[in-house]
Amino acid sequence: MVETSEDRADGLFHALSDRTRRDILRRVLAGEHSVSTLAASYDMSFAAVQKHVAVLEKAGLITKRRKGREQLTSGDVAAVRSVAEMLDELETIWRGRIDRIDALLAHDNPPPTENEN
Amino acid sequence: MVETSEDRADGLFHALSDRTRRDILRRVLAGEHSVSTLAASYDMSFAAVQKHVAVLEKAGLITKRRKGREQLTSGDVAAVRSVAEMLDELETIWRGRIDRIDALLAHDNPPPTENEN
DNA sequence: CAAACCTACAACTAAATGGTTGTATGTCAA
DNA sequence: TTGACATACAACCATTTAGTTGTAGGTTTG
Repeated sequence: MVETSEDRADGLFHALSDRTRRDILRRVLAGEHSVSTLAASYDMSFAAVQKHVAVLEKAGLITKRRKGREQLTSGDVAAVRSVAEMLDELETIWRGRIDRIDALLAHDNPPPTENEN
Repeated sequence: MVETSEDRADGLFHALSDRTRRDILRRVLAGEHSVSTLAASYDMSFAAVQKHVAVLEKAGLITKRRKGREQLTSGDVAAVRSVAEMLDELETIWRGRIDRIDALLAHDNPPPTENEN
């Protein structure tokens, strides 16, 4: 099972698409928290929070380390940055389009519509 | 129905969590495309692609303008940037944590573990 | 006008998601 | 050692999602 970059992107964006998970991520980026501590903050069962933590971990957005009976979770800022890079790529694509439009406008002859083939 | 900023984030990240939608977004950031043109690129029904376009539009990542019988779709880079800003916020939270740790390390007395209350 | 084309949307299905409760296992503390 | 705590996971349920086919309306073109 090779995990492609698209697979990784699926997991990352999906993990971020739930507000509870985004909130958990904020907390564990600010500092380590046990799963219980996190669970206490939300109006849902411990198991539900634990599943959210698992989704974040599988996506690579958080890591866990054992400390006695607790599992301390910590946000991984590198993963957050990798998502930001994907968005940068999108912006780069867009900039290419603008450059192409500018090039056309700079020219003398009547600019064709950008989609003509 | 007030749409909160969390609602918006849900929609944005969810829209980005599907690889077909990310691919559509790349294309329409590079230039306008009709829904049909887009649909021709994927191995799924027109209706499926049309639904993906609808999800992207609802999230605010793309806009449509009518041109005759076609609906030309275009990527909205501002929405992409707004997602990047959310990630920046996360990184800012993380940086605060690092600063706090540094402050502790700079001090003389034995630094307590960061989670002690 | 008629036929072809582009889009939208309804209705349906299978699979994934987000929640629940219950159970099992490991660790700490009295 | 016993009991309480922390975690993991299975089984289940309701809802959402991503796909399908089919239908219908607006636009262009012959």
